[in-house]
Amino acid sequence: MPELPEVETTRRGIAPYIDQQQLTHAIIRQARLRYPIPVEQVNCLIGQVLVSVERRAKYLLLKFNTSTLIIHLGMSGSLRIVSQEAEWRKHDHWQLAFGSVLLRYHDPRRFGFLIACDSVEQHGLIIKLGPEPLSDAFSTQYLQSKLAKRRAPIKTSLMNNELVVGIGNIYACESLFLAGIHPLTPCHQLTPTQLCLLHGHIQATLNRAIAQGGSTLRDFLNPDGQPGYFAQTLNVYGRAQQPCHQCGTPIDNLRIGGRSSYYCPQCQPLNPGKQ
DNA sequence: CTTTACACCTGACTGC
DNA sequence: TGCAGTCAGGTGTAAA
Repeated sequence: MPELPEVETTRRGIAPYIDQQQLTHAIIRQARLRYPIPVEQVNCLIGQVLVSVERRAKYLLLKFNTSTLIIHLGMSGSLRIVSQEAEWRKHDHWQLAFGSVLLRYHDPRRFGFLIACDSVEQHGLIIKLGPEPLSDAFSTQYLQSKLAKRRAPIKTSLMNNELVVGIGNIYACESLFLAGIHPLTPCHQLTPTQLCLLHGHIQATLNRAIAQGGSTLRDFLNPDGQPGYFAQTLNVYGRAQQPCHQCGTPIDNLRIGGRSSYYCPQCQPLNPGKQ
């Protein structure tokens, strides 16, 4: 489920409730997520004040003085702020209490995780990550230099975290549609004009999605229990056989790198003009 | 080095 | 109504 906009929506939703608050209690009901929850290390943080709620790529970082909790939502994870009376639901796996404010994690598929580490920047999951797509480091020039020698399909590269982080299947498909680029186009064949367009549409798409509270497919709710509204804006994702909003051609569906990839065969031609 | 296949896990949906 | 098969927003690891 969650790509960068959903994680950022989550961060903004929970931060006002827990930032600068003291962690008072932790409950781990199911420690067996993608990685086992280090229960001891989590309990060690009880009594400490949460210093900041940050996001890096699709990871949420809860920073305390001595260590940081890294949270990943996997495919189906979500965080909510709940009250003391809230019943535990099926697939609610853990909860952090900040006084009477409870941060509760729900994840049917259990692909997410909660781990602790002393220096986040050095952590194996974080250290190899590429730039944030909404930062200055992610420029058209950066894209150009990184893609010039690659032969992999552009869509695969957009979803490669070492190149740029936070872009998952939905936003890769949507950005490529807006830029008029076929998802199978080999990276090195992209023209400077196409790269510039793509760069702009990646940022615009992510910004728009964040502004609308992320996408809601299936059961994504932001921490206040509200759905995201970006799904209503999707041009191609999940729209196989349906008419393209721009030209009416039925949207097609390909498998690229094991992921289904939606695109408009008319608006996103392969090898336009050949070269 | 790149590319693929698989692994983790549950639930929703399709077709017989 | 049931059952088997397929698919799903992620990503680290192993194999080819």
